[in-house]
Amino acid sequence: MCHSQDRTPSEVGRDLVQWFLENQRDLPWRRDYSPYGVWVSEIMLQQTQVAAVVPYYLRWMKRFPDVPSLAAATEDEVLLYWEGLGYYSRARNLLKAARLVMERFGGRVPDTEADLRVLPGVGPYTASAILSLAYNRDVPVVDGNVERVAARLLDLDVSAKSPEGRREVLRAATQWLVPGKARFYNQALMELGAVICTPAHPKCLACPVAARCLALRHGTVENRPVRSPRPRWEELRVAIGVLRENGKIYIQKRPEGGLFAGLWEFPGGKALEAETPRVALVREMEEELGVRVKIVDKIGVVRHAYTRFRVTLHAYRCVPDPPGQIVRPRACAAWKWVRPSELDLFAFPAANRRLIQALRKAADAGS
DNA sequence: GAACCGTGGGA
DNA sequence: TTCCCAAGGTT
Repeated sequence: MCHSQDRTPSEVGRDLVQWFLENQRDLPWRRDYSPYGVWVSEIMLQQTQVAAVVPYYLRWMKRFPDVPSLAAATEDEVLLYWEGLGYYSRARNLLKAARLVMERFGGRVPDTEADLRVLPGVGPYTASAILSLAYNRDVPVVDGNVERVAARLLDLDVSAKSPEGRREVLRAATQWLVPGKARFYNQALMELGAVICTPAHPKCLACPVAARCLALRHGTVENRPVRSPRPRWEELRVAIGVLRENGKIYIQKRPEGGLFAGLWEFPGGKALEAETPRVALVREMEEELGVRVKIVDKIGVVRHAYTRFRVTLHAYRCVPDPPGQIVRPRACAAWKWVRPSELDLFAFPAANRRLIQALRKAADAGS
């Protein structure tokens, strides 16, 4: 049942290509399919929806229009342009890869699987996407959309992530591929998944290949692809401090590797069980900075959801007490005292950025 | 193989 | 509010 008996594979591909050419969304990276533009868009689109990417892509291409301009940039500026998109290692890897392309490939984005895979941040999907979308090579791509579309067309009764499921999806995507049209075929499969064959409430009435969809025929569309149970989130309380002295605010840079690597943040940390956020903040400032602080007032509470955590961020204004203490930060890549207006020059995690907005709003209202 | 790495939008 | 998860890669 999970092995398709469909012996008219190219018809699926041709129908998809025709549907795509008539119905595709007008997206900036579909303008000229330049290898660099395709590359940047594919990195931005990893685990990220089209609507979120478009404004970032336009701003990025204006500032870093080609490989040399990106390679010459600093990591801090690159992260600033990525701020808010998430998964920040993508930006750091893109910069490293651009420099590698300059050194090893003379500034030209590679056009072979092996060379592409040398670039940090380019895995199996992205390499195939660049080969097919930019160079129109006859290679299939398998992303979340393709997995879902294929799982439904085939009525796949095992997880698309399982070894068997992967094989079936890749086999189908390869079989349906229209030779010479990989650029449009691959995008058609993904576009269909994004617009028609959506995870919930798929629009089967508008689907160009509904007639060949085994899941639709069997009434199993809502159960395809088969999902594996997802792990639970962890609830976290975090205290965060905007430490101010002589009109400047203390910020620190996150170390290489791990969460928010290379981004700047306000100091603070997790509140222990049965510890109030205020007590936690005073403790963390002592531990992290070696500074005794006095809390002036509470700025507010920010709720934020990460993939594995739900965080309630308690933010406080505070000052060194007594004044004039020497700051000795531990476990951060760098630190700085900056004027409030300079906060826009550094990349912060989204929750920190929201805190900065709240700070500005309060300052405007106060004066 | 499994854990880790963000965010915002929609239902 | 709460839950889902989207054009994946790295370790």
